[in-house]
Amino acid sequence: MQKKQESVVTRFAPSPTGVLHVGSARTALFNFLFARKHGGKFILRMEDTDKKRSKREYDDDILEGLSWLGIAYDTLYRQSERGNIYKKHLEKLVANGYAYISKEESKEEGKRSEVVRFKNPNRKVAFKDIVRGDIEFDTTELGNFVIAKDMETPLYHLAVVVDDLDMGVTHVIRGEDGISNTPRQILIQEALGAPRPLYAHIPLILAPDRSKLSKRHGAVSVVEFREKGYLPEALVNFLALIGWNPGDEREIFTIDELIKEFSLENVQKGGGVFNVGKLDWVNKEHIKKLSADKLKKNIIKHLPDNIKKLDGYNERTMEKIIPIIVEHINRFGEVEEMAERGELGYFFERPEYEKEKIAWKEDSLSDAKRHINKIVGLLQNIEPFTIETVKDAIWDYATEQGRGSVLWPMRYALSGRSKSPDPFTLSAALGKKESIERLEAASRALN
RNA sequence: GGCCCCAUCGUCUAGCCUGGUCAGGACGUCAGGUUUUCAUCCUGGAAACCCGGGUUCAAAUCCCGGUGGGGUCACCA
Repeated sequence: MQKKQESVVTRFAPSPTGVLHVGSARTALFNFLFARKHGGKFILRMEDTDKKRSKREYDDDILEGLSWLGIAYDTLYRQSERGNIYKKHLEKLVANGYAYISKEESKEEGKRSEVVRFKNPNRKVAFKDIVRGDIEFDTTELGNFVIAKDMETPLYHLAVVVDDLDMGVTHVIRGEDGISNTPRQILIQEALGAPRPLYAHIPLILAPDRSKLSKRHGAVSVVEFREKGYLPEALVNFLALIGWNPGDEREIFTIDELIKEFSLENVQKGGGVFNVGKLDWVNKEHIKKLSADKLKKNIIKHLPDNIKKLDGYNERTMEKIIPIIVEHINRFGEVEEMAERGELGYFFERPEYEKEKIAWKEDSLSDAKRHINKIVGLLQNIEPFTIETVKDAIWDYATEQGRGSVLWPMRYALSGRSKSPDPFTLSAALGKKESIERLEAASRALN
């Protein structure tokens, strides 16, 4: 057992000015994983000090996205509700000469004519980043930066430092884009006499062209991935693998396994491209682990209404075609696409035939009819009626007559499609009665 | 542009710290095989150390420079 350490406190601090982006979700995930791994606390802090841009709907979207992903926080704060504490610290900074009220023209329209600026000591600030090592900035170029619009209205840097201090945050794990904010925040910390948290700046998630991932590259919000039929555990798994690896060759993890394996030491420095193809694969691996019941629920959720309204639609057949569907999809949204391509409807309604297509290659229609009639006879007494028993009943005859000559007409008669699952799987899904009726119908069509 | 960060197959990455394994895995891709078709599955292949110096018997690994990419420069967060 490792020795007991100081309790860890991490936080995810999004501003509710947009929907939950996958990049932000990954930052949240790393904070969550690290806190859980060390038995610490994970805080969610809505940075909504910008009253104009913050929206309740985005606040909701973020909460919903995190919840769906299984990233649970211990405490939720909203900066908009913490005005007093910022004011207290602001007054202290001004009283101690670390900040001053500056009379100047407002950049906004309106009356206000003062702003609170931090008195920059103009020196070098160095800090050790857990993933990047030593980093040094000269703060001179920052000038006397603004930390509050007025004594009642704190700005980002002040609010962050005050909150991290007040909430006892020990590790600041954030995107690489936050790295240049660090020196300013360290300056404020020192003026406040606050302890410096440990920093870990994680690499950014990039679009395929290596630019910043944004809407124009397709889906970027967590909720969109839910709608496309990705599994939350798969998205989490995939996101964890961008910029982090377990140190060995495993790639598929549950969130609990990630908690067990996670380490900031195995975090990458370079940015990583969001590769949808790999996400699809990860998702499929997680689909394979699902129980029959969950598989069914997810498929039905994405099954178009026009399929559900078919006269022949029933749950029993639905359950039988689950393995067929699973074999063809990477995410559940593809169930809709399968239906659109006509790959599902024929399970629930009699297919239409193109007579000429019933016969295999050079075979004549009468050959096809003969085989179909023979198959009907072979199916009559099968009990139980499963993929294996149907195959056993047909296989010898098919081998003797030429598999294509027998199996193609059988499959086509059952599905009415030149591409479909094999005839044994089809028969078992359709059931004996329906299978025989379809074969007989095809036989009649050949008259 | 200033400052900061980064750099291994097309992509995600192992290896780098503690120089010396045909630079390993996965996704994708290509070729075979299984198969009546699609899908699945199996086997195999192609595919990378950004460039240039230096240190060293030996450099993907250490050092310097270059190039390239990214981030950041608000009374946004």
